[in-house]
Amino acid sequence: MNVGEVAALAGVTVRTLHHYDRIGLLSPSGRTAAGYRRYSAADLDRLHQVLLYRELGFPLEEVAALLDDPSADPAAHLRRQHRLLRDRLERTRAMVAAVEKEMEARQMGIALTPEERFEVFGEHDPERYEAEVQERWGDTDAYRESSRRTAAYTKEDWVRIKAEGEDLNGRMARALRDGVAPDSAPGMDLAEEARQQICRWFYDCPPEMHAALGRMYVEDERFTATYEAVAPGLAQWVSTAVQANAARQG
Amino acid sequence: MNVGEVAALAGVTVRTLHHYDRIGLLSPSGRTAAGYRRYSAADLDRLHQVLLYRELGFPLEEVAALLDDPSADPAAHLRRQHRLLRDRLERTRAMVAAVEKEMEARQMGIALTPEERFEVFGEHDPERYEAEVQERWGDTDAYRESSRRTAAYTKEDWVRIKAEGEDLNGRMARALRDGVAPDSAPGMDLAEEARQQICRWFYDCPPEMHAALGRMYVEDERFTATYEAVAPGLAQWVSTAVQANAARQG
DNA sequence: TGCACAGCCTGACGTCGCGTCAGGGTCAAG
DNA sequence: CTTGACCCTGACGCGACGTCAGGCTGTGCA
Repeated sequence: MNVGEVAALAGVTVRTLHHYDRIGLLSPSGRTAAGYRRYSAADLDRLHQVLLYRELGFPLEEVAALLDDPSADPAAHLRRQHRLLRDRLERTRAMVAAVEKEMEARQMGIALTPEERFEVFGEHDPERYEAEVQERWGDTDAYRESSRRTAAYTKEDWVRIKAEGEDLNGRMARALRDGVAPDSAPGMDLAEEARQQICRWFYDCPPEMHAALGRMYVEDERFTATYEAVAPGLAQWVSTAVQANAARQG
Repeated sequence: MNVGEVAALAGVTVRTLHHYDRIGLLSPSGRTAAGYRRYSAADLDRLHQVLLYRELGFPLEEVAALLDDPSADPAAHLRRQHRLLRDRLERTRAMVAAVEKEMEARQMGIALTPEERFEVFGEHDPERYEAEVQERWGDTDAYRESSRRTAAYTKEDWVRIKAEGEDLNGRMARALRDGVAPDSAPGMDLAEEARQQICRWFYDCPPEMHAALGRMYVEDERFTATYEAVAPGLAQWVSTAVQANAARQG
């Protein structure tokens, strides 16, 4: 196929294809005697991948790196794209909810606090986050199971999940404040509750996997930040509780 | 608030706020004696709108035009944003589905045709669409009246409106399922009920305007999608019923 | 057989939305 | 009264193309 045809098919401009050729992201596999670019089926394949990653916000240079990585097979790309798209779905849902919330508030004459209104913009670390998590968890059974199950959840489900999680976090924060030791029985019970929430909503999470997660709560700054935002010291407390609970059960 | 605080709150950089100031998109309402930018609550409001529109892919210049349009009240912006976000949600869902389709095909060893694979990129004309709808309905008396009335509704009102609408939709879906012809008396009665709901809650909707709306139910894919989600074929059924009812009354 | 006209080529410059210094003033805490 | 965090205004850079300019190619049809 010629550039024009490919461009029409893929919904991009000829200039874009020229650009991708020049930067080495997608060079057509052949040229005619007159120098016309000729795209093969494999080239279209690659273009498809490029456009998906581009849509997801990856810079082109990174797209090239991803696609040229010989250790990543096509299926891995599809999985990654699937996950990223689902994240985006969720984020968009959150924004829809935020706008609805604001419409209601406005109708009732209430003003939202600035924090409420901007919270949806808070963080979205679009790709760095992803790449890491993917590398660590993308190929586990747990991850696949989680993807499968969460794909079917409705908005109400997510609201419930979030509420349950926040409830538990609140009770943990209270325990921490009240001086409950994380490796005491009540502390471990809370950890066990957390594990069962994961099992119920996401994937089968045996105690030793939960212990690994627990370590991550203090090693990974993003998880740490999440818990510290609820209450200072909570990340360490939860991490200890989760590991103690795993030890108790193991 | 100072730039840094605003930036942290909204999840943007200070440089971005400088930029928005320079291009006149968002100039803080005040400065300190030393020249520090000071942002008011109203400025935050505007920033919020800016970020939403930006997220939706509008060029900044257009965002400025939208927000500076004196004939567009805040509620109108929220409605527009809500609709755009829902469009995006649907588009993302379509992409997720496309990726899943490809994963399945791959697992079964089937290759998809290039057309199938690129169809999701076909068109998405993010803003042109909008401009059209706005031009068609944004300046009518009906639209203004509706804006005026709905602005005063409480949350309870909205709950009732939604319930009433869903009740009617349900009865229409049942009629369709039971083989009731849309242009029969019972079909037209349901259409008439729909018209009166509009009159009661939103704006005076005479039969011929309702007929125009009815045509839109099948011409405008967004309306179509709404009705088809209730029951397949319902969009066409309602459209016919509404127009038959208008003819009966005219 | 010639030619009009759509389609392709390669530079090269422009644009948008910021990122990233450079060079310098401001302000609260110790 | 100094230190360090925060603010200011240029000014240049960059990614991902858009948009000409100037010229070659390929084909339908008169």
